[in-house]
Amino acid sequence: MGTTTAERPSGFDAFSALCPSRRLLDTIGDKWVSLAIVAIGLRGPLRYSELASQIEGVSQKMLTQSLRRMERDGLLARTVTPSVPMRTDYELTPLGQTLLPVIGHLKAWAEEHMPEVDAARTAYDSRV
Amino acid sequence: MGTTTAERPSGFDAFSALCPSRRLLDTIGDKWVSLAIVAIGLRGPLRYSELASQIEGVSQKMLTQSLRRMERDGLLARTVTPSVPMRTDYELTPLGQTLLPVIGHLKAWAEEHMPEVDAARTAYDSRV
DNA sequence: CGGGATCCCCCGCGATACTG
DNA sequence: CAGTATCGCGGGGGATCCCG
Repeated sequence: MGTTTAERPSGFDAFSALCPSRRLLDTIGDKWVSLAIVAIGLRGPLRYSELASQIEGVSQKMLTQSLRRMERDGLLARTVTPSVPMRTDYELTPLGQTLLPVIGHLKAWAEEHMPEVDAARTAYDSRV
Repeated sequence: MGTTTAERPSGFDAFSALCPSRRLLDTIGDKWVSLAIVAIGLRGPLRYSELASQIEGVSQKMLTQSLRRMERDGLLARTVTPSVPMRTDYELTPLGQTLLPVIGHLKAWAEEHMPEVDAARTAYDSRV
C-alpha cells in the first residue's frame, strides 16, 4: 500500500507481506506442485501411482499433500473410481490449464540454462 | 533415464531425482528469489536496502542468502561501491534477464487468478 | 491401489547482536 | 549501509504402519 508498485489491476500484489497472492506464489512455485502440473498437463489424466513414479523421489506424504492443496485451489480435479482395487485419476481443471504454460516455461528454463548456471557457479567458486 | 519423458534436447530433466535441474527449479521457484528477480528487473539496479523495503517481510538473512545464491548462479551482478557509507547495487545479468519474463508470468498468474483460487477454496471447504 | 495417521528428526528461518 | 555470526525453535518432510 505504502510502496507504490507499478500497476496491479487485480488489486493483489505479492510484494505485500500479507497479500494472499504471496502465499499462492509460494505454492505454485513449489517443486512438487510444479512437477505434478507439468506431468498431468503433458500426459493427460494420470493415476496416483503414475504420478508417483513420474516424479522421482517424491514421498507419498508430499505427493498426497501437494495434490490435495492443488485440488483445493481448483488447479486439478480428482476422480475416484471405487473398483477393487480402487483407482484415482487426476486431471487439470481449466484454471490449472492456464497455469500449465507458465510453469512449463519455468521447468524448461531450468533445464535449458543448467549449463550456464553451472559455469557461473564454477566461476564464482573459483574466485576467493 | 529409465522413464521416458517427452523430449529433452538439453539432456536435463527435472523429473529425475538426481538431475541438477531439479534443484535449480526449486531455487528459481523460491518466493524470495522470484520477488527479487521481478523487483530488480522492473526497477533497474537496486540497492540492498531498496530490495529489503520492496520485498515486504523478508528477513535480512533470507534476503542476503537469496541474493548470494542468485549471484553464484549467474542470475545477478553485485556491484559494491566502497564509499562511506558503502553502497551495493544489484542488477540482472543477461542470463537473469531471460528468467525475468518467466518469473514475471508466475507472479502475475498468482495475482490475476487469486479470486478464482479463493472461490475454489471456499467451495472445497464447504464440501464435507 | 490410494491414501490417512503418527512419530520424530533435522534445518530453514527469524531474532538478535556485532563489524567494516 | 550492508552485511556476518550465533542461537534457538517450529514445522516441513521422510519413514513407518495401517486401513477401505
